[in-house]
Amino acid sequence: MTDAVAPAAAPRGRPRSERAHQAILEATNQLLEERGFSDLTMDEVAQRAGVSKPTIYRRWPTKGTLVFEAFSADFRNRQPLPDTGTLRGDLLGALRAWIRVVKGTVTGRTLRGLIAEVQRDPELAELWRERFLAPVRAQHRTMVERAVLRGEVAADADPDIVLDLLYGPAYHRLLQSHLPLSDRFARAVVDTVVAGVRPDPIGDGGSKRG
Amino acid sequence: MTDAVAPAAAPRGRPRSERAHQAILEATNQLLEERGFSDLTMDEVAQRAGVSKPTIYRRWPTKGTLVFEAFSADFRNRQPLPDTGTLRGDLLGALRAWIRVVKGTVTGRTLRGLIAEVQRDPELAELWRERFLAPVRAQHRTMVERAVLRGEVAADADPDIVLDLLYGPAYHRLLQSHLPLSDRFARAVVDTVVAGVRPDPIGDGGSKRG
DNA sequence: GACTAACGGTACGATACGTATCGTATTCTA
DNA sequence: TAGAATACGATACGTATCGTACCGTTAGTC
Repeated sequence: MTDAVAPAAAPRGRPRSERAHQAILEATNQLLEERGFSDLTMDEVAQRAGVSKPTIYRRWPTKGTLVFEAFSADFRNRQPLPDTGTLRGDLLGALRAWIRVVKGTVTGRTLRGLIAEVQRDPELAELWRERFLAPVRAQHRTMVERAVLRGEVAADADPDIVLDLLYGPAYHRLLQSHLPLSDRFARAVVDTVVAGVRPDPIGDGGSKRG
Repeated sequence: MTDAVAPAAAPRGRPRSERAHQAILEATNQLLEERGFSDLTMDEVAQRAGVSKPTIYRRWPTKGTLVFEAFSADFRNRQPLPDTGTLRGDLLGALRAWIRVVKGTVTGRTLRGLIAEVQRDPELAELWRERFLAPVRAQHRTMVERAVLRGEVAADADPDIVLDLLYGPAYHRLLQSHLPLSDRFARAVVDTVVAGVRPDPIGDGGSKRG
């Protein structure tokens, strides 16, 4: 910890090639489109990027971490933080944006592949939670907190539960493919959640959210 | 298709060994406990079962299908169909049973591994939907349909949405591990869903479930 | 100009799925 | 009882792919 904030002490030797770095990420994204996570091979990435395999592994320890980086920045940028003035509008906007990206681009397939990989690689799982889930959820939590301030959500409600109720069903359909990610689905989920988290209009003494 | 219903015409040659069949399934379950899906190898299953590898592949075409069969019957038997008289009671009972199995036994790990494999193997995915998801969901749908008859759920509500709202968050936490599958979680999810699907006490003209 | 680390190329080790081959064992049929 | 058909164990193999070791070369720094 003594030199943690050192001003990037002058690196010795030949520097990492930024060009190679970008070429690898670009080749990865290309191959993710063409083949998907599980059929993408590191040899092919190297060949496509005009780079040797060790050059990849100098930067990313596993295939999972490489694909994660190629995927995550782009995906996160496509997840907006709606501010429509109502909880329903915000949740619907967020869920629709998610569905649009997941269904309309190759991102959905990559997302499925990464979640699958996360089940087998504990280190990737940690990266996934800290560098993907946590920031995305922190952003989305804002929607709920704003709704609490507006009085649309009971003050004792747990924002994490609300987010799980919104995205849980969506990821469920993405991963299980039992039913489509239709707009009807999005509206029904949002409407039910919004109705479910509304504060009791009258104190009916019901034991809610215990 | 002409002999589809033939009365199991007397098979020629040496019959499949039922003993080997059971030994394979048992060895698979043992190794699933010891190592989990991704660290289980077919060579080890064969060795543990006292069986040669081709004997396994004569019965199951892939590792995924073998593990699926070893897992699914047992899991499904552990998923009850509560009938407590209220939607809240039924949903809470079902979700608690799911959490208990998934957290308390090795089943949760296997479930995660199988869902991961389903993302990579389309044939296993079909098996998964038809032989696992469909029957389990059909059973669970009963809970919602009974609640509709009791008037606890709006008649125009979609039972599949209700099930996704219940199990979606649960699978979400299982696969993403961002938050625990606590009993507090179960109660909050169920309470919110039950409140969300309740028929409007007064016709407030709100556009619900569109 | 010496030093250091990254570079491309390539070979390699490790692992594990799924298949091919072969001689043997078990069942049914003629 | 002979023969056909098929499963069996044993074993070797083919294939794929991850990730690493090595090597001579190159691009920067001191």
